[in-house]
Amino acid sequence: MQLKSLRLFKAVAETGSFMAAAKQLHTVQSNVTTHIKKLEEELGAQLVHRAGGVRLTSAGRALLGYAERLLAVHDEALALFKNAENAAGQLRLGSMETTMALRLPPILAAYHANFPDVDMTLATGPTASLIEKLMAGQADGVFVAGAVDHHRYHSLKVFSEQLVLVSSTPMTSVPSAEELLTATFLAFRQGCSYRQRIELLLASQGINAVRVFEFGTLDAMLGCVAAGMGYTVLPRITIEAHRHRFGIHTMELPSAIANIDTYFVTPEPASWSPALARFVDTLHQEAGL
Amino acid sequence: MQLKSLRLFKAVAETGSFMAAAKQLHTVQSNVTTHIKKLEEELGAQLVHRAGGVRLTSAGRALLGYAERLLAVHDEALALFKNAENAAGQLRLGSMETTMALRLPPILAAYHANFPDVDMTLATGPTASLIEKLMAGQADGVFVAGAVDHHRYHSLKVFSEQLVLVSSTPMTSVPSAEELLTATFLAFRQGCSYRQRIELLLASQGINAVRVFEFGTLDAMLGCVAAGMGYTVLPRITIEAHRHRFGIHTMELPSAIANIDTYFVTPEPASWSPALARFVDTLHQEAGL
DNA sequence: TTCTGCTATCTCTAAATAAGATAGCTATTA
DNA sequence: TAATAGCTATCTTATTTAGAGATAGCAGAA
Repeated sequence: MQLKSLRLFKAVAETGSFMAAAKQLHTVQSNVTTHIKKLEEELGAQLVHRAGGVRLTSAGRALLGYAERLLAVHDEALALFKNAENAAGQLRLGSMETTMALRLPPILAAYHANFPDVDMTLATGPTASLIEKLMAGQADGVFVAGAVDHHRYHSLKVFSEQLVLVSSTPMTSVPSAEELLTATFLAFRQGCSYRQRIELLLASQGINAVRVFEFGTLDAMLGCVAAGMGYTVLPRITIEAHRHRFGIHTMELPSAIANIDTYFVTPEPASWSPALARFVDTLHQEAGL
Repeated sequence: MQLKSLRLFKAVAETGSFMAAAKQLHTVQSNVTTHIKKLEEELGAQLVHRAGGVRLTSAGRALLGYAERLLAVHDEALALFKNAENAAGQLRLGSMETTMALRLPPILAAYHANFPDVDMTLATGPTASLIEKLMAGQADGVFVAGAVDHHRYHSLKVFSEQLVLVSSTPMTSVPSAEELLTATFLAFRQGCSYRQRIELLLASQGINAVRVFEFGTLDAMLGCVAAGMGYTVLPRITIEAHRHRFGIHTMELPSAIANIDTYFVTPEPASWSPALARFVDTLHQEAGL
């Protein structure tokens, strides 16, 4: 059974004529006859009475319902892929905690407002595990620190963060090696790229081992920093947003260590679902790319 | 877009391999490649990642939902026509009042019990208007008096009725012409074949004009006969069923006038919907044909 | 690197499809 | 009853498409 045949059949049912159906679908009458005949053979039942204007038989009326359902679903699927304003289905995103907290809310809100038919899920985690998720096909796109250099993946730079050193007391310069050696550092759990920058900062001072406390959430971490538990390293914009809630102070870091870019990484654009393609559109608009 | 392609695509999604999908659907791998490729071209998106075992892209996952819906509806339609135990959809019947009252209830009940997915509608009316309904395509099958002799219609003899003369007083023979001439006859509205038999009876006695009251329902008519309003002519079995409720008496009529057959008339069997075909099956069983 | 298992591509053959021409059927009208 | 107008069925031909096999190419594993 072919969708083409069902389309012709529906046209016959609606117009009551093989010729009109042929005209409507830009073909010739003999083809309509052939398609209908084939359907009839396949189903083992006569679908139309051919006397004095075509009328559906009871078998034809039984088929018509199914034909209409099939064609409606078919058209819906085509429209989804063809119309650049459509999006539906599922969209599974992943993001670093900090990006999620600070950058994504307006973007997700705008996307949801435009495409309410998309079921979105968002997982947060460190860069390494997000990339893993992406490669395992468990996420459609992830916000991570740094690009993925692989010809099957596509990295779009979306945000540039400047990392700063955060402490509970004011600083006039980056603390000395002696100071850092005895200090405690607070960081996200293993795999977070910001944590790697902490280690880079310490290495630049000749320090290889240091006490690091791991946290799962931004609030917990900042709260502990404010309480004087130790230092941390976070994007300036994140700190600006939370400074009023915590008694914390910042110090700029050398740009080699401070500058870190957030990328939206996906498989090749050719494989994007309409929902994902529209999300990238939204990213361009909302992030001003 | 072809259903065949979607079926292959679904198999690819499930097996994770073009070769396995080909085997599952009894074809060769190169055909799978071709079909998937065609789908991808048609939708303008890559549907599967081809590296290290096939995995769906986000576009592929978006399509899969539609593919499954389409194939499910398709299979449902095929099953309806192929499995002789299935029936669904609509069934529009027509019947004479007397047949409906007396013969159909057990048949309709049995049919509904076996095929609850069929939406049945039953219109009652005189033979002539039922035949009209059937020919206009407004009914799928009708119970009428007498066969329809037309090569596009199919008449199945289902019941044989013996008509009797009904009166409020006992009779020892068919009333004389003088008696009938002054009598009133009660009959269904114009077009009912039983009424034609009344006229035939009177004509056999040389009477051409007679007073006839028209009724729409059996109960009203029998009630009036019992009240001594006049005569009527009805199937013996109908009378037997109602005799206990009314004070009425019957007299046999000459067989040329008395015997009348009820037929189930439909379009050609080849055009029967599954619902109609199953109804005819039920008729055979329940009416003991 | 080499091997293994899979997919893409190419080619040939068979089958299906589209379109046109024509015959045949149905209901209408004179 | 016969002629007519408007359809649909059938037949034919050219073109397209699908199926199957052989082979090349690619990616991941050892």
